[in-house]
Amino acid sequence: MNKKDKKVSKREENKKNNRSIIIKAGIEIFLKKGISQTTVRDIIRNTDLASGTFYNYFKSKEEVLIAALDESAIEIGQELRARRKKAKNLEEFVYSQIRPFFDFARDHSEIFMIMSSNLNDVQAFSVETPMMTLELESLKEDIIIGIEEKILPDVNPDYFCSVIQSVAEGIAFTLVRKSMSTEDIDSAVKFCTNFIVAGIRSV
Amino acid sequence: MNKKDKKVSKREENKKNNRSIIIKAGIEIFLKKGISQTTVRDIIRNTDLASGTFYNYFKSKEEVLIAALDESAIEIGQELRARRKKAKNLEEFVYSQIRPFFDFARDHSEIFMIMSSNLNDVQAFSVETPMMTLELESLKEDIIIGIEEKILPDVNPDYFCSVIQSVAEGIAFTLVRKSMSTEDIDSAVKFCTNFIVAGIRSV
Amino acid sequence: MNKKDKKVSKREENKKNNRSIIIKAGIEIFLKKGISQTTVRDIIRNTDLASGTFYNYFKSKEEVLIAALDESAIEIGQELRARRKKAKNLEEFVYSQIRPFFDFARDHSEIFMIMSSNLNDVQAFSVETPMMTLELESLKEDIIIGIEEKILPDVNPDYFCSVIQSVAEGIAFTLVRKSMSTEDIDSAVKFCTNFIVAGIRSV
Amino acid sequence: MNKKDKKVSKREENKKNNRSIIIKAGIEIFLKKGISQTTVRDIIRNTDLASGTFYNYFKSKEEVLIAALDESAIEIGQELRARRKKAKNLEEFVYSQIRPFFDFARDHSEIFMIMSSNLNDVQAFSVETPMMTLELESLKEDIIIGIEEKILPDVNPDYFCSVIQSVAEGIAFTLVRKSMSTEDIDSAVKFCTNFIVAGIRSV
DNA sequence: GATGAATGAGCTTTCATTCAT
DNA sequence: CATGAATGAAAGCTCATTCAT
Repeated sequence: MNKKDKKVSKREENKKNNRSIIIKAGIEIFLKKGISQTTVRDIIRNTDLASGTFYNYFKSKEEVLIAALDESAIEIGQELRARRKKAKNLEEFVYSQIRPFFDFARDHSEIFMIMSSNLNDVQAFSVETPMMTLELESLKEDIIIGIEEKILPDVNPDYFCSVIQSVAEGIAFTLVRKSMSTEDIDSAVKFCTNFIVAGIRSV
Repeated sequence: MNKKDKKVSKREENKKNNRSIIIKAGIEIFLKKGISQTTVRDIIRNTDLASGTFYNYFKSKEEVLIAALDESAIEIGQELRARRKKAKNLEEFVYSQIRPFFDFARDHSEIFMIMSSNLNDVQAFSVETPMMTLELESLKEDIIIGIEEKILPDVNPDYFCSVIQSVAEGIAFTLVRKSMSTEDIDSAVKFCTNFIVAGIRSV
Repeated sequence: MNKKDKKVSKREENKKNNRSIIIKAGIEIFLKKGISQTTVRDIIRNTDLASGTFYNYFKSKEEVLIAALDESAIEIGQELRARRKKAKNLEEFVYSQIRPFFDFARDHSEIFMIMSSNLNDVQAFSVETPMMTLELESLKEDIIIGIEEKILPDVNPDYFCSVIQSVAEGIAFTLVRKSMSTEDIDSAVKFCTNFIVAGIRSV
Repeated sequence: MNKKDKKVSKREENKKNNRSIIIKAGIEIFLKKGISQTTVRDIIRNTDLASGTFYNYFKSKEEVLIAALDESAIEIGQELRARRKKAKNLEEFVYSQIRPFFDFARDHSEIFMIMSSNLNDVQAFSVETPMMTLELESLKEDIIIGIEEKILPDVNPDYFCSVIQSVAEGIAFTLVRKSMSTEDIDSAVKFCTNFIVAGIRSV
């Protein structure tokens, strides 16, 4: 490898790095201060870059957030939707949502915490952030269909939908905050599924 | 009564009310824009008062929010705590929390929506906002005691606590957003209590 | 006059002054740098005021310019229009335009220089800056009417209009740049009128 | 010729042309936005080139403008000067200026419009832009000489000079804006010459 | 206690320019 | 020579807060 190659790769590396550096710095600040109180300057201050450099990569902090989501969270919504279509009964339906959601929360805990703690802001600008928390309408539709097809019990769909979402979110949040182990996740999935299934059945 | 008298009395009235006027204006803006994106200017703009007047009553928008909470929500936390102490079994325990919480959400729907939609911000600055949503630790302690005293089933207290909080919050939010009637509230309390009790029992 | 009165008047005075101070500073910079290259910061730098103070009075540099015009130039367009309507022949028509235009250029030489040197920019934002230089269409219409009514000779109205405007502007500009005396103005008016009348007659 | 060759030759072509490409792009933007509001970025954005490339050819947008003028307008000033030296009387003197000036305006209408619409900016930086509009001093000197030599009537040279310049500029501007035909140009030259000659004679 | 003009810190964003490749 | 990412100065503007009245 000669000198020129070295330099080229160094430059290229930098370019790719800077984008990641900004995203990483953004995630840190979003977590610390919340989305709406984070400024572009906060992000670049958390970096060695010059202020102008930010705008070589992003137009706004929102783009940073979207990029952070895109890098990790784009599929979870699709997965949740796909899985619940295949459910044959209440247990499967609930499990199909809880399992991947908790896995996501474990694997992308920072993103999960940001979204979970800033639902308001995320909803405000994000048309296409495909997270369970934001897909209540889609979930509700599938619940209505499930009820019609006798796969799910006949429970008020608004409540049905709300409890799945809030219980999953609440337990996941508790888990992540305590940075629990994989075993904890497994037991939490079990707890959560049992809880919701039994609760729904009883009403 | 001549013109001048009229003005004077009006002004005096204002003097008494300016605090309330600011709080009211603040609540409106907090609801509309979210806490962290509300500025002091926003609040005074939503008022006939001069900007300086704001600082005769409050040091910051946060103080306005605290005042808004204090005016209506100070007792709910105490009530929740008091009631659950008296519970003799799981049903009573859950009901003791759900009933007043839903009543509060109905009677102070604006405050409830603000807090519910801005949990992050509220937590950030408020050491002393006595709402259910923020009293997980206290609730958890009582759950642990309840378990020890065999009043409550032996369920992981973190999960126990989390589901009460998240289910109540989620259903209440759904209710308020749809501005449902008193009857709806009653049925929601019933749904919620049954759901949680059955869920907890099953695990 | 007691202490309080003194203070009040001082405050009021300041308030009025600051507006004028900004306008004055703006005119200076507009003259020096041209409109489009003047920044709001240039204007406040040319002042003892804080940057925020600017925005208590104006939204942009354009508003400063409009204010500068409004203070002195708002009537000149109307006057020119009114006077030419009364003209009974070519001499009167030309004189009716040249005389007030030159008076204006003398009495408001700074404004005149700014407008004259920044026609492009002025036209860009100003719907209602009623100066001769910007009222070609209105002037042309009156010329056409004048020709129809046999008051004016039958000359291409575009050219007719253009020569009045450009000769007046050119000579006025020359005058102002050399800051000539009142006598000079009188002789310039005479020169200008004779020149245009004779020129028009000959074609 | 394979793909690579093609690219190479294209690139070489570009190398030769990049200067012209930038100038052309600059003229477009100067026309559209005015000189002072044009940025280097605007110019390179109007190009396929990289921003750094700009600085291989020019130090600033002003240099682009000068180059644009140099490419087309360098001779007009010299021509005007040369021609008026040969004039034997007033008619010839005026005609010697009007004719080439109008031809120039027709043949280089973009340059003419830029200069005509941005006189202020052009004057600001350009010591050596050889256009009639900017050569008043030289013209005035020749007028003074002409008067001394009894070739021209004894009229105030400032006014003499000003009317030639402003009338020519005004009529040419009108012409170009309406993109008139060659015949129009001829008749405009005649109008202009007659007008000035008669006007001057009368005073 | 009410007023609102003044303040200057601090934000977003664009820009001219450099320089490693 | 061409490239375009990096830079930091500087623009427009808003804000919380003060303070003379």
